[in-house]
Amino acid sequence: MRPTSSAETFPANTPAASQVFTAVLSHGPLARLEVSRRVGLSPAAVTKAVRPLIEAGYLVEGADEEARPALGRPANLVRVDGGRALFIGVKVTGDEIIGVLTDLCCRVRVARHLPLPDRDPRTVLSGIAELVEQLLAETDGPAAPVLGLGIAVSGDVDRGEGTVRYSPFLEWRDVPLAELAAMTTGLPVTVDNDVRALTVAEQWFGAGAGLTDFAVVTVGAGIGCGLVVHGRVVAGAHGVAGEIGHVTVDPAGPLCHCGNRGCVEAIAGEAAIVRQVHEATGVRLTHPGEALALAREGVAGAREVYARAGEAIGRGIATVANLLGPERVIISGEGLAAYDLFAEQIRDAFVTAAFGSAAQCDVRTRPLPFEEWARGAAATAIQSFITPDTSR
Amino acid sequence: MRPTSSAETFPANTPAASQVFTAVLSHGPLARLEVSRRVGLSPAAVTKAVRPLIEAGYLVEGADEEARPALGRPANLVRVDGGRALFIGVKVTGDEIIGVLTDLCCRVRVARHLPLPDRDPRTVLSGIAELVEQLLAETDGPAAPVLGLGIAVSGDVDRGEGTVRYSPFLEWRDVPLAELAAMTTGLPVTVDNDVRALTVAEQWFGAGAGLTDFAVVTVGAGIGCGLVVHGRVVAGAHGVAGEIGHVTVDPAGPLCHCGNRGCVEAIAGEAAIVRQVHEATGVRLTHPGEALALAREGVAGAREVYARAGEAIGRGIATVANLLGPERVIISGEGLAAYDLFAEQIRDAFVTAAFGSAAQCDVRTRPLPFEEWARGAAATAIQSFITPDTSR
DNA sequence: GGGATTCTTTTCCGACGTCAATAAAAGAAG
DNA sequence: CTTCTTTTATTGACGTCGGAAAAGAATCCC
Repeated sequence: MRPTSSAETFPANTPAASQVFTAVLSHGPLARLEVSRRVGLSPAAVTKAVRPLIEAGYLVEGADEEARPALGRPANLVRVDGGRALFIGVKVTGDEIIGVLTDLCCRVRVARHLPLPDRDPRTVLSGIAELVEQLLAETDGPAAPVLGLGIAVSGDVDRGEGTVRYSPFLEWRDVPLAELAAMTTGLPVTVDNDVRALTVAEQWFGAGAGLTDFAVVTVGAGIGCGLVVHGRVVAGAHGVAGEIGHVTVDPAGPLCHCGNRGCVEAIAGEAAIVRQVHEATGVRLTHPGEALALAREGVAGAREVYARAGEAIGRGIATVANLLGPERVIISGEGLAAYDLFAEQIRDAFVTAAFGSAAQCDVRTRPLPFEEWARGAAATAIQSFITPDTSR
Repeated sequence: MRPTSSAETFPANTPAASQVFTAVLSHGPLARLEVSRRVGLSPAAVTKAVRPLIEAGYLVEGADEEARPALGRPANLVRVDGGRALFIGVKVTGDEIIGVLTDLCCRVRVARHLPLPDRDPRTVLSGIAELVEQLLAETDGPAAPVLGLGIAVSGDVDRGEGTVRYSPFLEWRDVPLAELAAMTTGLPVTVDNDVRALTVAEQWFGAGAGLTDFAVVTVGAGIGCGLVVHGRVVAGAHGVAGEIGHVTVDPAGPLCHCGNRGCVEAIAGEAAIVRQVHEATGVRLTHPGEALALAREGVAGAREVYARAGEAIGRGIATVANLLGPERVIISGEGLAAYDLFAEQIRDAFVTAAFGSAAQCDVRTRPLPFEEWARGAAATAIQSFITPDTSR
């Protein structure tokens, strides 16, 4: 399967180079002096760090439009040449694999689906290989090589080892996915938890850029949460972290599949909403979209279900804010399709349950295209390429 | 007030020196090679970092008892000379100031109380000055100078600035406490939130030594929580963090002073327990200890109050574990006096509400002598002395 | 064409940490 | 008793990285 030869690596593996590059990556075209201010290096150090990056083609000088300052020598802006390198991100779900081809700036170029007949690791692996093959065919040529493959899987994933320790959804245990995928594709592979991958994408390329403490809350089939504290994504000592979906918001609430009562997910998860709408309206629902349709039509029982879901999510976010005091919480996920139905309740519940100035936390939403999860996987690959270690 | 002259500083302000010293401080006598393994430096670097520290007297060679390995050259253990320097820690509560004199290893030598007639910053400041004066009098002489003063205050404290931004308990706003105390005492002053200070003490000298991710939960008048993530104490973007006391565990629960319902603190805080025991038994209680006494006597209503309190605390801890996945949770605080009355409930509620392997988190208790809060303050002073910046 | 101002680069230098070699301190083996 | 093995500690050469200061560059304003 395609020799893929070289294994091109990032020049200058010094922390300073990574910092400088990351700053330029996250904050668009920047003057060297501005970079120096941001990362706390001397201007001279920035000049020296930038040079090899320009020589290698990762950075280029000159921006499209330079907003001239009134005084002094105009800045010589530096930006990342997105087209210099490509990455592939893959998200494995229960019934399909989604893959994207992105550039170095994590902009999606091509997105592809592949249905998944079963969840056997071999099946998934060959599916990934096929998807990667398809995406590689979309490449421009050797000028923009594909430098990494990121794979996002739900569950307990050890990114350092590149193994899936336990994924209830896929029914996997201790699958050395990175190693296997590297063998079949010949690419450097990064494997991470799906929510953390999405969080990395937000941290580097999204609404978390420049923040050291924020949270990403995903609303969909499950309710997940990625946390960035002290500038680093929280992984958890035992493979569990960010389980906002299983924060209890009502000990008398509905039973959750985790065995507990009144988890956020048992109230606001997709399955829970469908079940509750059915109970409230008596309508038989065969598809999640139908619950949403009922609420949109104004059926009171359905609307109330969404309202309660919003309240649960708002409380969950308040819990995160009370414990960690993030600067921002970014709500995302497929569930945002129903955002208008519970936006108010999320906000109200958050403000009520947030303690003191935790309520100042900036809670915002971010629409999530279907390929966003795969893009998160690509972001982890880009991160691995630039900074070999997991740390900042 | 006592010139205090010199302002002795830590030699070698390089990160490596701090890391080496901290490792020796937290993990008793260590061989240089062992230090090198722990902090990831080369043996040569450790040798070079240790030398100036020995010359300055902070480290000494040779331990009391060296467990000889069977083979090879025996290690030349290095440990901190606790007596080389002293620190003062002060905790300001509503009605008194507690001060301790500790050595460099944060071992308490002397502890003193001082009643506080009112909460005016001037009164508190002169109280601190008096307490510091008393503790300075216990000093051995110039061989063991007092090198720092740590002050712990509840509320929103900016450690970097050394200001109390807002303390509801003291009714303070924007008091530049570090600056003021430095002027009156002539010592380098560190000001921090009380729970965070306690957490620093655990991180460096207690059950959190060597861990990068853990939590300290304090049970007492309030329910607080200090979090260490990625090896650093979480401060929160808006001055709020670790507010486990205001995590909602029962939306139908009793009203909390924060305006919300069913907070952990509204169920398990001291005032809440007293109120609930009164409601359950009808006995008029004039002192918190009486509630405990009733429960100890086996009065069913009182016991149930404690049981519910334990359940609330256990749920709160589970929430922390679900979100952050700490390696360990350390329960401490005056409320532990009643630990036998709710230990089981804490454990049960934790195990039930913890999601998946989050239940593997090591939850343990740690008795907390009354001067422990002040010791935490001293720990922050020691930390500031060794590492000028707040980071690791 | 001078300042004035701001951004960038150059040059020098010191600090720090690794590498590789060496020394040191034991017990084990013969 | 000598030599080998094993482990720990130290030394000094070397390279790298980042900072300080000064010079250079590019623009606007006067």
